[in-house]
Amino acid sequence: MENQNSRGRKAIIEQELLRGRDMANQLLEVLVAHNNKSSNNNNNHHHYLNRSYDDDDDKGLMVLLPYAEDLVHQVLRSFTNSLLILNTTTTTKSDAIDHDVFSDGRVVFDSAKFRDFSSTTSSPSLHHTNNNRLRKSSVPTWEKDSPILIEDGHEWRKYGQKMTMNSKYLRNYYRCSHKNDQGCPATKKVQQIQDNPPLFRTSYFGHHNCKSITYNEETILASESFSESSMFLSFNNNNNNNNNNNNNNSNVIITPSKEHQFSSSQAFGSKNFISQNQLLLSSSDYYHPLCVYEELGFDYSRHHDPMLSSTEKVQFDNNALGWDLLDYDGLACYGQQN
DNA sequence: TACATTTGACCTAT
DNA sequence: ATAGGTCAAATGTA
Repeated sequence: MENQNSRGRKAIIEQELLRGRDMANQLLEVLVAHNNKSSNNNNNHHHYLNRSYDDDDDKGLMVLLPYAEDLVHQVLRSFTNSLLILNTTTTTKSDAIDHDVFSDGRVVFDSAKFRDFSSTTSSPSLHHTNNNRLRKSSVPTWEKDSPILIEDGHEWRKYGQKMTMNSKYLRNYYRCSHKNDQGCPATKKVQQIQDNPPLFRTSYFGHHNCKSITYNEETILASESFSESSMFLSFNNNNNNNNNNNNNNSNVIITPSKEHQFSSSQAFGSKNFISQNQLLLSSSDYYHPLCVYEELGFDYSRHHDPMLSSTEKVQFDNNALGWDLLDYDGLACYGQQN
């Protein structure tokens, strides 16, 4: 039991730190993306509140600052939680071992899930009904809010959507694509929770026990020690993606899955993207490729009619922002105006 | 044709 | 009783 607690604690801390690293890399990406954008567009100065601004700088910052601030908070929370767990004395009971970190910062310890947490063969958040149907518990393994849908490196298959009582947005249900071939129990649900600025909440249930994550032609074997927050890279053979017409020097290309394409169209209308400049490779495995939106005048701040089917087109107004963060279902895309 | 998504029905926790 | 999670047949897409 001692050993199990130790492993569980290590796993929790690891997950927390990985999450923190994930957030730090997202923050870095946001800052680098903005920096690149600023350096590429320094001709559109205007005046606002008696100050001279660059259009893209100004509007881009207005969008990104709250996101960047949130990321900083999440990094800090990651450290705080890790320290909290480290400083939690292991008792004979397994209380305070497992925990959930919610988007509002609450840390909820849940001893009931501890055993499963270190297990690779079952999910702590799934159980069978008498009808042998799988049904997840109402408490997510973890969840996060983001103004864009963050790619989590796993392949997902959508299996349902619902309108819920307290939201005007559709809730989408996904299960791991490896549910059938590897029995992976992980699921997630994604729902937009606010508009202006848009905010999406992704709740993860259970843990992946699948081994492969595919980007492009490559299959990367995932270490079991990585949690949902882990990302894995695919290094292609320098063949640019068929959508990629940029002269970037990237060596990392990501092809969105059907789910990604769908989610993009669902959240923002059926549009085509081209990827650009894919990557920030640090010592970490984390990334979010940058994309350039093919069409002009896309307004990120608009949202689709929640009642529209995902395949229906959504009309967007001419954009209010100089450049836009778009969703490529988790691949952070930056809409660019020519 | 194979595989992914859509969507209404079904099931169950509350 | 009902809100929400899942199933599975129908449909879409490459």
